[in-house]
Amino acid sequence: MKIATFNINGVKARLPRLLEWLDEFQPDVACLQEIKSVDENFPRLEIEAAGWKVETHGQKSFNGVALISKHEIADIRRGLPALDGSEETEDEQARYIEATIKGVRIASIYLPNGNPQPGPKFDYKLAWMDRLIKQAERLLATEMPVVLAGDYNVIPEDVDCYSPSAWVDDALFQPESRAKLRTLTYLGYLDAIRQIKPAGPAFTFWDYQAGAWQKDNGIRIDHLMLSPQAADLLKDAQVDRKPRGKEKASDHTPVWVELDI
DNA sequence: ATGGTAGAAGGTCTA
Repeated sequence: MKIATFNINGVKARLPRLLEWLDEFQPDVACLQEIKSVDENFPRLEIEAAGWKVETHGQKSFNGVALISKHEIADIRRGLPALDGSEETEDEQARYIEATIKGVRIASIYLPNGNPQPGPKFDYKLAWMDRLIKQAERLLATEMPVVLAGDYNVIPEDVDCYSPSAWVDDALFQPESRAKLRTLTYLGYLDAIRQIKPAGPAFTFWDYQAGAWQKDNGIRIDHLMLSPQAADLLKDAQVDRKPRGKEKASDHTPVWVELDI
């Protein structure tokens, strides 16, 4: 079973690239971020016509996540619960969708960027991470295989960016952001790419500006975090750099895991 | 230090 995460940076602008990648890679599940579309305007019919099932959680202009699968998508949650597990503080920003596909609980996550920091956007990022951590704990208690996939907007280690000194003031690189990501690890979640490739760069994002792709000035911010039950099934995990090199590419490229299911 | 690019909009905002 192949599960991929792909920040597509606008589903309408990226539709030809998305359909092409789905057809070539044939994921069992694709977790999309930054669809930048309300649900009604998502190109659902075009994707369904290619044989896929689609579930979206969108908003106008910004953010937005989706799940695409060849299999049934069941028990869908849209949005993270509040810290206490209640639905009281429903997020006005569409950044989380979670569902069960072939017995695996899978979330597509678009974690807040948090820039500029310090400031209210950074505070929102950290508070959002606290809510994600609580939900990750709840999911562990189900003892299902869980895959938390998405654009975390966190650079885990210095090796995960081309130039640490260029990122020291950025929200993606702050010790607080990194510490909260490590909390998922302490809970028992496994960073799939680092399990398969313990050392060296594995960039997933290259800015459109300043020839970042051509110079390989990338960062690793798209992650698949596996619960112990999912980690036990891990066969492979890779960054697929090919889509980033195409015309009209997203600034992110897909990352995937293969589970023995 | 600044500005460089892209997407959704059809304003700027976000990244």
